[in-house]
Amino acid sequence: MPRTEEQNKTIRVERKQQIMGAAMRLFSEKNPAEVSIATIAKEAGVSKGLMYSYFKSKDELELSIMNSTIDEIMEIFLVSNKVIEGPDDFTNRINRLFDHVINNVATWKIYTQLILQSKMKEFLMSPKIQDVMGWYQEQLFNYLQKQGFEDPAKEIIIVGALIDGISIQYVSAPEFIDINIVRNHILDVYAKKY
Amino acid sequence: MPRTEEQNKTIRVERKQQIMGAAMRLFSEKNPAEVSIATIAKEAGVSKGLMYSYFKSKDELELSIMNSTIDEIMEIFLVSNKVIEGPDDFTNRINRLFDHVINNVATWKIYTQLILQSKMKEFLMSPKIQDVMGWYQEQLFNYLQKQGFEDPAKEIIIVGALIDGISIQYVSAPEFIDINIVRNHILDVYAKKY
Amino acid sequence: MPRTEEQNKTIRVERKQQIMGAAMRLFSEKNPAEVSIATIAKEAGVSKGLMYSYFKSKDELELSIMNSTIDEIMEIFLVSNKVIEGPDDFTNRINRLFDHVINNVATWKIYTQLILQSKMKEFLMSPKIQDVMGWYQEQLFNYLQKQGFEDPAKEIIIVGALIDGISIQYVSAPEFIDINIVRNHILDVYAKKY
Amino acid sequence: MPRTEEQNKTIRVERKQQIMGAAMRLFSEKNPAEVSIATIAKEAGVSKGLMYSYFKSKDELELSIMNSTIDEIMEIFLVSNKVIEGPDDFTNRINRLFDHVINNVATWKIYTQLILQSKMKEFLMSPKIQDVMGWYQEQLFNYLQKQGFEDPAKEIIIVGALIDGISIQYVSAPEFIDINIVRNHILDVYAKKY
DNA sequence: CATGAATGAGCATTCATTCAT
DNA sequence: CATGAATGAATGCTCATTCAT
Repeated sequence: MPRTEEQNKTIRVERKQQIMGAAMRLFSEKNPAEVSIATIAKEAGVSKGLMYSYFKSKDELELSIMNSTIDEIMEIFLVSNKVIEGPDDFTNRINRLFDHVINNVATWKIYTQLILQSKMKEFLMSPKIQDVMGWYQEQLFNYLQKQGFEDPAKEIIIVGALIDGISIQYVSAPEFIDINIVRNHILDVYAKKY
Repeated sequence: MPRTEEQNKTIRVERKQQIMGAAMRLFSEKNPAEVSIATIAKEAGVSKGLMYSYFKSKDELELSIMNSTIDEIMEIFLVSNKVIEGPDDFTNRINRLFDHVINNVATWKIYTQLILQSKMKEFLMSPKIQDVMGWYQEQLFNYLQKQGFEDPAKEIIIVGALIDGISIQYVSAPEFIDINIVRNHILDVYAKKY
Repeated sequence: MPRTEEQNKTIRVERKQQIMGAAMRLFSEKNPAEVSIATIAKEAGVSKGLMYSYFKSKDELELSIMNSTIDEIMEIFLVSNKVIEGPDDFTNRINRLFDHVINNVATWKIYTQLILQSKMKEFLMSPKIQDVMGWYQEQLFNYLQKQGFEDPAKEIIIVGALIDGISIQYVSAPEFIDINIVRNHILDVYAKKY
Repeated sequence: MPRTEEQNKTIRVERKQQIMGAAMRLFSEKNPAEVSIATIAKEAGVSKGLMYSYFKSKDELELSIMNSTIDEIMEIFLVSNKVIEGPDDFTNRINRLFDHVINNVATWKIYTQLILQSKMKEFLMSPKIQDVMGWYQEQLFNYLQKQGFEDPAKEIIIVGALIDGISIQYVSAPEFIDINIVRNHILDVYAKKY
C-alpha cells in the first residue's frame, strides 16, 4: 500500500532536516569545500543519490545552510519584530543572544566562516538582510537614545564589535574564553536603569 | 657558465615571495581549499611545476602563509619587546595596529579565517604564540593598572573583543565600516592622561 | 527500485575480474610502472574513476594481481596437498605445471617479473609462501629418495633451475623456445620406473 | 688556460662511465621507470643538465645500459671468439660465467629484467646478437658432440635453462641460493674427461 | 663544459553528478 | 522514493626536458 501524499511530505521534510543537520555538523568542523557529498550522505544515513532529490547541487545545499543559519541568527535579534521596550527587554535580548552562541557553537562557527567569504557579501547586502539589520539598528538607536547616550550610532558600532569579537573568540576556543565577561560588561554599560 | 650560488639564492628568494604574494591575494578572497595550485601559479606568473620547487606541497604553502601572517601580526604587537611606557606609547601601538589592519586587509582576512580553522588551534596554542600573547597581556595588565583600572584583566578581554570584532567587520566590507570609531573609542577610554 | 544487494555483489565481482584481467594482460607486456591507470581502465572498458571503487590505489591493484598470480601458481604445485605417490603422479604434476606455463604465458610473465622486484622479496619470504614451498620440497625430497637418488636436495635445486630457466625463456619468446625438450628431459631423468 | 681537446675527451669518457655506473646501480635495485633522472644525476654527482650532454634522453641512457650490459655478458661467452678446445676450456668458461654472476649481481639483475621486456625482443633478435648466439651454439654443439653426447642440441637447451634458472634465482636472493651446486652439476655432466 | 631554474605534459586520485534498477 | 555503480572533469603532483647564465 503506497504512502499517502501527506506521509511523503512529512518524510521529505524530515529527510531534508536530517541532511542539513548532518551537513551543519560537518561544516562546523571543516570547510564545506573539504567535506564531500559522500561524507554528508553517510553522516545523514542516506544514499548519495537521495541527496540530489532534496538539493539540486552541493552548492544549493551550502546555500540552504547559509540561509537557515542566517535566519536562525536573525530570529534571535528580531524577537518577532517588537520594539525594545526598556533595559529589561534589552537585557533579555542580549541574554538570548549570548545563550544562543553558547548553545549553538556549530551554527555560529558557520556564521563567522560565512561572513568572511566573498560570495557572502552580496548575500549580506541583499535587501532582506539589510532591511532586518536597518530595522534592528533603528530599534537600538531609539533605545540607546532613551537611555541617555549622547552618540547612539557610535555605541551601536561598539556593541556590535564587542559581540562579534567575543563570539568569534568563543567559537574558536570555547574552553578558553569566558564569554560572560563581555556579556556582563554590555549589560552594565547599556542596561543600567536610571 | 652557470649562475653563481648568490644569483640563484636571489632568484629563489624573489620567486618565493612572488608565489606567496599571489597565494595571499587569492587566499584572502577565497578559502585555500577552493584555490587550485594552477590558479596560484597563474596569478604568480609561474608554471605549476615551479611551485613544487619552492613548496613541497600545497599544504606546505598554506602553512608558510599561515606562519608569515602570524609573524607579521605578532610583530605589530611586540614593538621590539619593550614595555608599554604610558598613554602615548599605548596610543602609538593602537594606531600602529589599526593602520596595519587598514593597509593590510588581505593579511587580516587570512588571519581571521585562520583562527576559525580547527587545525590552527594547536598552532595558536603553541609555546611560541602563547609566550608572545602572555607577555603582551602582562604588559597591558601593568599599563591598565597604572592607568587606574580596577579590573585590568576584564578590560583586556573587552579591548581584545573590540579589536577582533571591528577588524573582522572591516575586512569583510571595508567600504561600509568606519573602523576609526572603535579606534577613537579605545583611545578615549584607555589612553586618557591624568 | 534500487538493485538488491545480491545484484550489486555480482556486478562488483564481475567488474573486479574484468579490471584484473585487463591489468594482467597489460602487466605481462609492460612493467606496471609503465602502465597508466587510464590505459588499464580503457583496456577493461571502464572509466578511470571506477577503478578506484574497486582498488584503493594503483599499488593495491598491483598487489592484488601479485597475490592472485602467486596463488594461482601455488595451486599448481599443491594438488590438494597430497603426497607425491610415485613416478606417474610426479609425471602428472610436471605435465600440469608445463601445460600451465604454455597456456598462461601472461601469468608466468608476471610471476617472473615479480620475483625480480625487491619489494617481492619480503612477500616471498612470508610464512605462507615459505610453508607451501617447504612442504613441497619435502614431498619432492621423499619422492626422489624413494626413486634412488643419492643427493635428493641437489636434484631439487637442479629441477628448480631447469623449470625456472626454461619458463623464463619460454615466456620471453614462446614461438622460439621448445619447452617440451626440458619437460621430457625431466620426466626421463626423474620419472623412470624401476 | 683552456683544457686541451685530449683532456676534454678523457673527461667525457669518465663522466659517461660515472653516469652509467650510477644508473646501473640504481636500475639494479629499482625499475628504470621508477628511477628519475634527478636521482641518477645526484647518484652520479653531476647536474641534471649535464646528463643531456651525454645522453640525448632517458631512453637513450637506458638503451646504452642495455647495450653495455649485453656486451659485457656476451664477452663472457665469446672469449675472443675462440673455439671451445676441450673439457678444460669448457670448465674455464663455465667458471668465468658463474664467477661473473656472483661478482656482478647488479649487471645480471638488469639483464634478467631486460629479457622480460617486450621491447627487448627485437633487440635480442637483432642480427648482431643472433650472430653471436648462433656462433656460440655452434661451438657448444661441436664440443658436446666431441664429448660423446647423442643429442647435443638438446643438451644445449638444458644447459641454457640450468644457467638461466639458477642465475635468476641467485640474483633474486643471493643469500639463499647456492649457485655452485648447479655449477658443479654442469661441470660433472658436461666436462668429464674420458 | 656545467648548473639548476623553469616548463608543461602526463599521471594518480578525488568527487560532484547521473542514472539504471 | 531510494540505491550505489558509473562517469569524467578537475586537482595535486612528478618528472623528462630545455635553456639562460
